[in-house]
Amino acid sequence: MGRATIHDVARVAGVSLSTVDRVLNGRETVRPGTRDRVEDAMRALNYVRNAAAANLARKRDFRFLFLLPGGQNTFMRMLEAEVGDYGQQFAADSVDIEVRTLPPFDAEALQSALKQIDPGSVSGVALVAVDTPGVRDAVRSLRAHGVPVVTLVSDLPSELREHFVGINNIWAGRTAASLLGRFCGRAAGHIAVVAGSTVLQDHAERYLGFQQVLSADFPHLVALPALEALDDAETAERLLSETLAQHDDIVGIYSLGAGNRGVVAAIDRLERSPPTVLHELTEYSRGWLLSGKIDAVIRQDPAREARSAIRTLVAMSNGKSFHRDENRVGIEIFLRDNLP
Amino acid sequence: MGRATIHDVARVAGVSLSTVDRVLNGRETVRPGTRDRVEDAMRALNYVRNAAAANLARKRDFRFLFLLPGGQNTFMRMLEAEVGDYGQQFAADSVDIEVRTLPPFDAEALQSALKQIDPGSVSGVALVAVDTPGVRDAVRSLRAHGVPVVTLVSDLPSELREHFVGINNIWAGRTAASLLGRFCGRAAGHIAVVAGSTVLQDHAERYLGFQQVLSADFPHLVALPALEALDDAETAERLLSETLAQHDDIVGIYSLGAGNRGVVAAIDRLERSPPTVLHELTEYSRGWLLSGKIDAVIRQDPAREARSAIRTLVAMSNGKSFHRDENRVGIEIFLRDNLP
DNA sequence: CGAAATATGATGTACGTTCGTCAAAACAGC
DNA sequence: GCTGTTTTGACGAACGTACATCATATTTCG
Repeated sequence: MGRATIHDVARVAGVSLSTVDRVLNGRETVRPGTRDRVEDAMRALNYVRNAAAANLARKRDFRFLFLLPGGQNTFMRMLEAEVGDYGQQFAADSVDIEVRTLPPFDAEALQSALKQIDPGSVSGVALVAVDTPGVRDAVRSLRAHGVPVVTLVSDLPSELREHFVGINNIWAGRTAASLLGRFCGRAAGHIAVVAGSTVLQDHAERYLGFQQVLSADFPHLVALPALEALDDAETAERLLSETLAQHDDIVGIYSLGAGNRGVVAAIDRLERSPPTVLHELTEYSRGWLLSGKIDAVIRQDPAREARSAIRTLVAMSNGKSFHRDENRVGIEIFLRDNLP
Repeated sequence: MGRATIHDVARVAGVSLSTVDRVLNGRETVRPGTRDRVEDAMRALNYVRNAAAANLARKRDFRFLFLLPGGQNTFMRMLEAEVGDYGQQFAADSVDIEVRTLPPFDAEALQSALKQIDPGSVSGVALVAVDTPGVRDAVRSLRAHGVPVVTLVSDLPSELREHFVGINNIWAGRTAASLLGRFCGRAAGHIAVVAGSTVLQDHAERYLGFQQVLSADFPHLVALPALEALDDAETAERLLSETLAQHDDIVGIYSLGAGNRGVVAAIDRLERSPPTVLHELTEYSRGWLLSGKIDAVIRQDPAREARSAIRTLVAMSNGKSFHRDENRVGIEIFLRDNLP
């Protein structure tokens, strides 16, 4: 009582194996009448192609290249680890994944890495995009050579890439504001915002979403201009400390980038720390949640993103559709009590 | 440049294909020296067994049985749908899933359904457990016959089942309290709690966790005794309305069970509605979040639970290890802004 | 009607693994 | 060194699909 095979389909449709194969893979012209008979048989038998056998016979070999920012950014390191991990698992499906790390925030490096890619030897590329004309151009050229490109975490204009794997950062910013706004209560004042760099689309979008909600729903709270800490802890600490010193009415802190060790260091020097929301769940932020130094963490799950990116690339290389829902990455909220 | 195959391993190890096979599948006795040579070769070549080919050759056919409570419970219906959905996807891997719904909370029905299972024709069972001696016994007997058993949503003592797929409800309750406590601000008063039935283990646990956090971190907030609404909307509306009329200092509402349409109906009649937290994301709760009638939803993702249960069963049937992390189900928090 | 064009069938090999059978080799004990 | 046991090798058939080649059947059109 196993599943139906193409043999069964052929038998039921009253045609040969070859014809079923032709219909199934759109190989040569098949007369409409014959095609219908085959398709009817497939429906009647509830035929599903055995993907395992198909890939085995195809002897497909995929090589995907992941371009990730290097440096200390914990999230990116987790993402790198997850991609490697998942690569192992997908190895069974003859998928080979190479991860290359590049200097962070370095558009030139990204651009030249993209240009060095030989379109013939790579079946797909995933990158954390830095949106500059040079990078756009390199991506365009890759795609022109038939290499699918997926953006990870930080996006490019949608016409440039096949797919984006990551969260909607405007909504992430909105979520942060909804949380922080409620956590702050009725007290009026300023919110200090620490960002990485405005060159990154995702950081700009988070700030935008944050302000949207703040001005609409919590007009007594005003976000200060984002501090550009370049994902560096020391810079973040310095800038935030300065700001905290300058303003005596800061009632909340939102850090939308990395370098959070600096943010917490600055908070630690305060007598009473205001409600604080950060991004990304690391061993540090987990500890800060548990110790009550911060109140909430917003994250995108690196494991999901890795999986989603690889699956998307595989699906695209197979010319198949893929479940959007399953591959969607959500905006997760963590408090002390729902840590994974 | 493809991946190494058993042929490569055999060549490098200087043994025959058969011997590699014997080592790989622990078939017959292989002398330790030979086994080592083979294992060294596998390591050297970074050999990974082609699971697709293996399953193809094995002609494995898995049949998993899911026993879920029937009835109106939206969450269970979503879970049922997801299991079916995922079953389709796994069909490619020759996994066949049958879902059987039983009268909800009916230990007798569950027990007899379990006893009717023919261990020979089923490779694994997942069930939403009702913990009674009869059910325990039926589960024990199934496992004794070599059928892996996974509990779903509601657990059994851990020595009885192979694995539990679901959330920790104490922590779910704690999460609710952490959110609601912060949302309520400094105002002192009571929190109204609506439950399904205190006889249900998971509801009791949520209430427990809720109170833990409330008394520890928000002592100015006091949870009223849980209203037993029996997951019925009308009952919930009546009980909650009564309570709201009796107490003029209710500053927050926590509904930890089903029947939330009634809860919201009661809130709707108030002039100013207090912060409200519910469980499970449905089309309704989603609407209430967007319209601002409620403030947060806590959920366990039915899609993840379905996937996780199936994956766990597949992995166990293959005698393979599985990624605990990947299969873990988290306690998710949704606000208006991070809805999926 | 017959030739050319088109559609279909028949057949075989391959993918990487499993599993069975049988023969050959290596080893043990005496 | 012979026998008996254990270990290994050689081979082949399957699993369900892909793909190529060649032969034959069917249609189309002048």
